[in-house]
Amino acid sequence: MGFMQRTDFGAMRCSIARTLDVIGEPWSPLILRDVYAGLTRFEAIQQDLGISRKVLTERLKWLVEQGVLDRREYSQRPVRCEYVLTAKGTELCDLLLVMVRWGDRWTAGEAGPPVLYRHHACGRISQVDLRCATCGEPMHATDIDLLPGPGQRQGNARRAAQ
Amino acid sequence: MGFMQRTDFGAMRCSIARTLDVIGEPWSPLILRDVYAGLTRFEAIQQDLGISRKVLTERLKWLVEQGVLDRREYSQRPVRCEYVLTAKGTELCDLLLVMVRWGDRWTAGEAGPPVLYRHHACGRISQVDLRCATCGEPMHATDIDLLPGPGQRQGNARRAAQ
DNA sequence: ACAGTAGGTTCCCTCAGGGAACTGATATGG
DNA sequence: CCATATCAGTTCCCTGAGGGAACCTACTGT
Repeated sequence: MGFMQRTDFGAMRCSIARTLDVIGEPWSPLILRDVYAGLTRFEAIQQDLGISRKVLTERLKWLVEQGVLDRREYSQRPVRCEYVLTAKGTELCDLLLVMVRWGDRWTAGEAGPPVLYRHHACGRISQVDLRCATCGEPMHATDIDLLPGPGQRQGNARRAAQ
Repeated sequence: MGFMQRTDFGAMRCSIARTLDVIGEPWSPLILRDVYAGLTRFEAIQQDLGISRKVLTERLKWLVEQGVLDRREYSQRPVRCEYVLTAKGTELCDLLLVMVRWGDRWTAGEAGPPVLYRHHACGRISQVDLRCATCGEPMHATDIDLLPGPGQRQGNARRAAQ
């Protein structure tokens, strides 16, 4: 890939676009969720999501290529494999936690959140909160200024493939 | 929509899937980024992203329907409008910050991050950090247990449309 | 020998994205 | 007064990605 619906997000000079290039295609975040939740085998994921087998094959291959998942044979004779998170993939799960936070807040409605998260450190049901890695105070989109960084040349948001 | 490539993520009993239903389609996060960064008009976004005008029209309509963006006429005669973030949309930008964090770390390479973020509270260049909303300690995918919540019936990950 | 399971692959069909041209309302310049 | 420019879309055709079902290849268990 490196494509995602024809336009190559991976080539853009933007960390959001490049993250989307890895995980932004349809189904990919849900596959990551499943693997994180312990559904590590092809059949298990396919049945859980109801995803087309063809698309699941493509997504798994791409995620492995990108170093997000690791494909491990847990049995030769017969050959059987499972997919596990790499460090890169585990860190990507932070994204899922933030999606959960927003989804719980804005889309769960009356019924409440479908899944609860218990934090090991304190043992309480909780959610993630975004804080500044430097000062520890809350850090949201409205609390920051954007400045050009080193990995930037000509213009900002721009710069697609070729 | 409520569709995203045929399968209806919005109907799933999962906050990740429901968040994806709102913002998961190709281009949507980049449109959100542009609006957040101050590119609020159709022409500006279209030229910045190089997105098809047809698709941009569809995405903007959907994001407005979902209450993420607000469409405002900043001029009658001639009719001209701009798109601004609602509270719901502003909170979605948290997701972008986490994408930036991951993208900077894993995809920026030698060149370094294309954009830097200065936190108002401390004035330093920084990034977001995920912490437990209850105890304040770091909270990542490996630091939590998943439990069934109230908005859950029969099975977990499962439950697509119909 | 037969059924079952895991992990795919192949096929066809439909529908979404890309790209370019076109529209309609207004403003601006000569 | 006419030509050109701007903004915000809309319409068109073409390609290619997703859905769904059937098929395939190893093996295992009975």
